[in-house]
Amino acid sequence: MRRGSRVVPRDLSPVPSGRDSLFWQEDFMFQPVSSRVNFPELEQKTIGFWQEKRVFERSVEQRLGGPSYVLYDGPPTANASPGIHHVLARVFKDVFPRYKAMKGYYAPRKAGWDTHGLPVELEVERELGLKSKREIEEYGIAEFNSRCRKNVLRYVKEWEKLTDRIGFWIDMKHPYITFDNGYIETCWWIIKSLWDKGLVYQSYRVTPHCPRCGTSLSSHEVALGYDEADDPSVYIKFEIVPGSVEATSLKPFSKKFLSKPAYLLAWTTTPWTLPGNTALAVAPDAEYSVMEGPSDYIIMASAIIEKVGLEGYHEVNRVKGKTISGVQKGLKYKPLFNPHEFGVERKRFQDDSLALQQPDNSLTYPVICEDFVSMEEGTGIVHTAPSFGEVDFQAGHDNSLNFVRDYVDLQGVIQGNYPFAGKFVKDADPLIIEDLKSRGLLYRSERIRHTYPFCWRCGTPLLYYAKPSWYIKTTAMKERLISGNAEINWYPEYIKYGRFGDWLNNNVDWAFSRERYWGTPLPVWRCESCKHDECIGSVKELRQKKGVEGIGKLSDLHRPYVDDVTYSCLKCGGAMRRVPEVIDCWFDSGAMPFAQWHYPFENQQLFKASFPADYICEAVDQTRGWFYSLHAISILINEQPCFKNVICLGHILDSTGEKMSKSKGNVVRPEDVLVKSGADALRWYMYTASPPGNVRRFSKELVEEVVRKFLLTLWNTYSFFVTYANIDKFDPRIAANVEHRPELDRWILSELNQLADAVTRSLDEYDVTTAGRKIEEFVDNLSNWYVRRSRRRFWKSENDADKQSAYTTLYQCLITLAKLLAPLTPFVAEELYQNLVRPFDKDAPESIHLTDYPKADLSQIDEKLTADARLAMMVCSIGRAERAKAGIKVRQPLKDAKVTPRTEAEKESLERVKSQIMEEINVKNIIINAPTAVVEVSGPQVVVDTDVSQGLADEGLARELVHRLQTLRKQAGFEIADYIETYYEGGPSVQRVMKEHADYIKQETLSRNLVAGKPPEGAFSKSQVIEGEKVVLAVKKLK
RNA sequence: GGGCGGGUAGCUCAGUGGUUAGAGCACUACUCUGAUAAAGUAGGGGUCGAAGGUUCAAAUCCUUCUCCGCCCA
Repeated sequence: MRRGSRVVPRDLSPVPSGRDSLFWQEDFMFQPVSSRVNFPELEQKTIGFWQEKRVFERSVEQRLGGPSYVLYDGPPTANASPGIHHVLARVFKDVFPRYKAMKGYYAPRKAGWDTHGLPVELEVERELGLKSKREIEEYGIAEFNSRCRKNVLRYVKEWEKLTDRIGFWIDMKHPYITFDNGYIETCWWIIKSLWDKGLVYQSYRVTPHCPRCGTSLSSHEVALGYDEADDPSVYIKFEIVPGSVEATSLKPFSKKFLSKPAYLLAWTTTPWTLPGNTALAVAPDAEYSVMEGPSDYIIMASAIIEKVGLEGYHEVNRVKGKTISGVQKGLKYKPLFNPHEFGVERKRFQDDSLALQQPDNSLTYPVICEDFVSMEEGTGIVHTAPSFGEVDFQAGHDNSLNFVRDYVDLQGVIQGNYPFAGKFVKDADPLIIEDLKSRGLLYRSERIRHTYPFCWRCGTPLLYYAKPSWYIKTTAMKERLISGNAEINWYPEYIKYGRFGDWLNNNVDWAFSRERYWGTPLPVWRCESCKHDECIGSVKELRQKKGVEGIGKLSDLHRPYVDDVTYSCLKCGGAMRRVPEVIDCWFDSGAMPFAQWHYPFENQQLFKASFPADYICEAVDQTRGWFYSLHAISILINEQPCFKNVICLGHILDSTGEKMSKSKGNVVRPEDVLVKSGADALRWYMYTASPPGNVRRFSKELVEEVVRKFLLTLWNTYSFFVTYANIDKFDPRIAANVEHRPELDRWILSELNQLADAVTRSLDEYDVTTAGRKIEEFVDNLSNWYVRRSRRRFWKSENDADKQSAYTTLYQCLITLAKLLAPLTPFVAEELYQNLVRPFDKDAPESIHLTDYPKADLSQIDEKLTADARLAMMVCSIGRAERAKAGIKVRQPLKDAKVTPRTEAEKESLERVKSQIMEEINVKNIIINAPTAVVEVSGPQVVVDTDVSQGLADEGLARELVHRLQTLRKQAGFEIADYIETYYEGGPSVQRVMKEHADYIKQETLSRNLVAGKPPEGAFSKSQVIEGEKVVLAVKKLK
């Protein structure tokens, strides 16, 4: 041994009584721990333990009375197996409540299921082979919905299994389910509350509509059907009413426009929408040119005149868009088709509805100013038809425009008495172009190839079409929506004023009705005679209505049963019948803070105690989904945000950066990862691989790396500790005094407390990635410096204070580490705790998850120790490199190394860590030179004495022989503490060293004797070559 | 088409104006090791997505473009 102290042979026979009072003397052991471990198997056992002992429930219950910590579970839909992205969300939902629970918070977590909505209906349609709403109604809504109900929970068992398997603790036994009557009733209550505040109204909404299937499509369905289309591309002239220029910057032209007509030039690819045109939009800050031609003036955006051509025209003026626009003071133009001439109704936006207008033969339409006007294509003047475009509709709403829709019916056929009436819209296009041409209003007509949405079911081009829809007037609370957002912590932060903030700033009223079947029925009843509307806020209210019928047997609030409930109109006595719509399923999930408790009908206290949530977490695509619906409903009902902190997760891609999809076959099944690597590894990967908001590439190999790099390193440190603690009968109840511990121990304890501090801070800031990475670093230091440097302290035979200190220190590190890890890797943390803590302390909580989270002891943190250790590692690293350069292996002891520190502080530091360096780089002495300021930047200069004397060479050989013998012992399968007899045959140097260094070799290899000559029968023997010399070594176990 | 995010070694990621751009994995060679499936040393591997600009100095700040993802159209 090279530390000066000679070690007496270990005596590992039964512990003599009174041997050392510091060590446990009763018949006690830790459960032996193999360095080989099967994490998945271990985890399965732990799950059983938690269930049997109700650990989750107790971890919640035991904190009753503490400050509360609330998670809202964004409900998944259980109509398919959970994927790896669900695991991501679920482990992030898990980690912070676990942490807070250990910090003393009362943190009940209620799971939820999202059950309504179009995807569920589509799945059932597919199964039944139904192709349209008409076919669903023929099939029967009752049966259809009953299938939806069954379908949507088909995979619940699988979800529950996975949830247990990954250690996601949430109450799945009492989940909220959005199709429950109670849940629906709360939705009704919310809608009624909004109704009473005047925040619910019926208007129109532009939706993609399939004229063949006769149904609206969701954005998801629309996305399925984009394709190349060949369409008209026409430039149309709209004639300016000369009198309207007076109030604009074109006033100087008022006379000229009388002599020669002036036109606004606009562009469209859907000529059939032109009869629905009621405005032209310009960009406020763009410049528009007045171009004079031989027989007329044309106005369009200056920037794109060249693109359009306009041969024969020259510019006579240039004005800003905002100086010619505005409903009151802007330019006006004549309609291409005055609806009254063609027997079509004209309506107009008034407040939030559309009011029928009287015929007007001198109708004019305005030029308006809109931000959406692009200079990329067209003319910079945008044809606006509020009935056939979403932004057009919004513009119509904002500017109180006219609304002309009914010349196209839901089958896409032109009505009225237009020359092109009776045609399907797409077939009408050429006729409309011809008509305009004949009237001199067509500037140019071309064709264009572009992407256009088609029905994914039947391939028919979709029409954007304004249909009646119910709205929630979120814009009435827009300011509070925005200010409420300011109170929320977003992770990552950029979502707050980016995607989410922008969405709120551009808030439009929420069109929340759907003309579908499987959803929460809109609780509005309308009088068949006088059209009086009423909103119903509870089942009881409905029951108490005068003349109510059809409610007696109402055990299901869904369609079609609820549609049968009628009552008498308060106003006229007519029949009140429910309107046909159901509501957007985003409303359902957004209502969960209230509806999960059937508030306000029940659980008023529970609701109050759990509002608002401290934390929610979903993927980034929920920004305009659940995050918004939660926020909107909460602000509208309670005027305050319902979540304080939110993590927005990035999406998971496959290992090549492709989106995972079933059709590509690149989906990684969670089960496969869990079986191979286990839940802790998967969780660890999710937490530490990249920040949660990032897109991440995923492969099971990356999780396997986690096992190797992190979990096994941790496990082996644990296994090392248990192995030697058992040999020494270490009793953790006797704590060593920290101040008197060696520098190395104080160093790792300093690191440990720094770690506890850093981890706590990070988790408080919802940064589990940094927390995990810090733990990883610590485990690396613990294993590859602390334990490596302390091995001999555990191995030596005397049970002195130094050994005691080493055990106590490592023990302390392990149990603190386990607790720090508990919220992240709950399984392995539990395993460490059960073996290291429970057997010694009958009063210790039954599970690590019932303990308190470690608090850092800042007094144990000493930056100087950190610096010392860093320096020691650096010097060793340089020293090893120097040895390698000289071609002398580390096993060969050398006389000394000369180290030149860079500063006085480094010199002092070196004095303290000298012995560690000597051992590590195997030199007999460290000579510390005076500090030299310059030298290398990478570290102190280290020069090793490469002169190997005969004595040193012999020592090196002795060490080589020990190494070979140890390897033999291991290969022979002996226990660490087994005593052996050693046999050897070899040349003169081996003979000499075996004699001269006999004591050392015997101690290290637990050999009773070193015997020259042939090994006896039964000895484990191997022939070796050492430094070119043939040597036979053999070991034999002694009884 | 618009908004947001990302693009750094073969892979996964650090690095927000300052030495020669890093770590881990993977690869090659050597070494250490009776806790380790580990560890160490050395090596190969980078036009930091591209171009332009600001600056004494740019992966980092600005502009434009490009590719990927998400949301919206």
